[in-house]
Amino acid sequence: MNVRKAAATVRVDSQSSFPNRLCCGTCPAYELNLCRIASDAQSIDGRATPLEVRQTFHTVPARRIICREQDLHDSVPIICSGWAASVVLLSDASRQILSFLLPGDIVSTALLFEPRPHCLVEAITEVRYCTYKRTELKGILFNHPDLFEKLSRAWIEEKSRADQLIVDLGRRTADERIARLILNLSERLRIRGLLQTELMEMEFPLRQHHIADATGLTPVHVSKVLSEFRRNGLINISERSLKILDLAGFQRIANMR
Amino acid sequence: MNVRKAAATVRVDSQSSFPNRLCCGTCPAYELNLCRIASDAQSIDGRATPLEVRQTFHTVPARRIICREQDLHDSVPIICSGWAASVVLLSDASRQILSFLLPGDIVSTALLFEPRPHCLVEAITEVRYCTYKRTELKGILFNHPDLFEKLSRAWIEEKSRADQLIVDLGRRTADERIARLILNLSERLRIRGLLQTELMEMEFPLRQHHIADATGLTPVHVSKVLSEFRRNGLINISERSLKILDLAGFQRIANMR
DNA sequence: CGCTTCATTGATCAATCTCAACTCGCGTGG
DNA sequence: CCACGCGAGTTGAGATTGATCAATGAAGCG
Repeated sequence: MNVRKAAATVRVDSQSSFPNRLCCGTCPAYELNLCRIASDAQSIDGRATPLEVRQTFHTVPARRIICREQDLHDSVPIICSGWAASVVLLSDASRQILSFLLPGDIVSTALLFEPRPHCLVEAITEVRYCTYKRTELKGILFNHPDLFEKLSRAWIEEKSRADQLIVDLGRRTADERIARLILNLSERLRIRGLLQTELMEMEFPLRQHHIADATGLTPVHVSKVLSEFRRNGLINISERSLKILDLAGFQRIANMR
Repeated sequence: MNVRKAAATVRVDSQSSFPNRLCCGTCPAYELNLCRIASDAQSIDGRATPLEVRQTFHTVPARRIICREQDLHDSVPIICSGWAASVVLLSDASRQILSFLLPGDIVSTALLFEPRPHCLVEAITEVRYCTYKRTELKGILFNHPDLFEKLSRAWIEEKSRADQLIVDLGRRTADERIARLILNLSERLRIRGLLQTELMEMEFPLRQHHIADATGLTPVHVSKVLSEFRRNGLINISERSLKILDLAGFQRIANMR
């Protein structure tokens, strides 16, 4: 694992590994990007001294595990670039993906309060991420209620995505689940500036088995549904890239019920 | 709706509507019961003046809605007695229950930060609950880091139950889902002192359609699975009461995989 | 070149749903 | 007191969705 340590004042934006496009929306990246934490903090207490926050940057190749469920972590990772997944393994080797992590996402807000992640986090593409010492990050959040407010929004979004997935898995068909997954991802990417909105086209590194693990289906069935979507001119996947050809039609499938 | 207002100092235990048995475990009731908040708070700052916290008590009959998803709420409800459910309605009138709420549960930790619940909360039995002004409750939590720590544990538990449900709905059979639901409920009741541990017997007000809505199945299929459980001598349900007859066997079904 | 991973497709199977009929207990109103 | 309707649960038959199994091909890679 490639690790660079940097005990940087968070003011130094050039040390931040977030691409600029991440600093422009309402995504968790923006909310908790430590560059922001520094400047916000200053606007609160009016002092000029920048906060010292240790950041550590990591790069892992695709398929590598970022954190294990049984390990203890004294740091909180935030994805800088690439895609990852939180996944639960069952004893018969079947898997359930709880969520996909995109650039800017906190791996899990729970890690701010508890050293043990309750699921595995695995890189899908090559992933760069940045970790902060839990104690330091917590300290900052605690001293700055409005930052804390932002964290709580990230928390609420995390929970509400989980609730949404419960509904999808409990009450929707394979077609609906897959269409909704794709639309949710495209929306999250759009907010991050990672969707070509005119073309409705995005980088799409997921394998069909990832989609299967996320939607509670088998890879075989995912293949059949995607073929059907393609045949009906709804989407097009090629070269690790996905384009939504008929947005209205696709939404109709996703929102059914 | 029956409403009693009480601007009480939280020291006055007799005004608390929590039955004593709730104040003895590791359940959220204990963690956030405002009697505890008062005494803990004092042990922190060493002052003798009790905190003023407004509590409002409510009683609603079975089937009544406690809060609607579209409404705004400036208060945070905690269940005092009875069972409730958070449920999501779909446009074809099918329903998904996200979680059952038992005595002592905060209806949703998200309500501490956001006035809009993102799901419906519905009483299953007659429910007594108690609401606190969000701003007051937040203020207290913020000034007392160790109380805040307790809240964060309630958060983490809420999220981890949601994640567990995702895995159940995504990767487990009807038998497993139902068995796990019952075992989870029995464990939560045990912690609250609401399970007769020798007999493995508990009050069980759920209708089969509640079980269906929580497990993503149809009431018809739930009936068949429960009949099968009964036929195999695993459990017994009668008179709104459930007894686990063969705990080991039942756990074997639930933990499969 | 040969291995592995990924995706596709068809045939068959199994879990669960849908529909329908029926029972039981309960409350209500005549 | 009885008839009635209603909600809850049971049971069976048949339909449907998605899983399983198996064969095949294409792409990537040492």
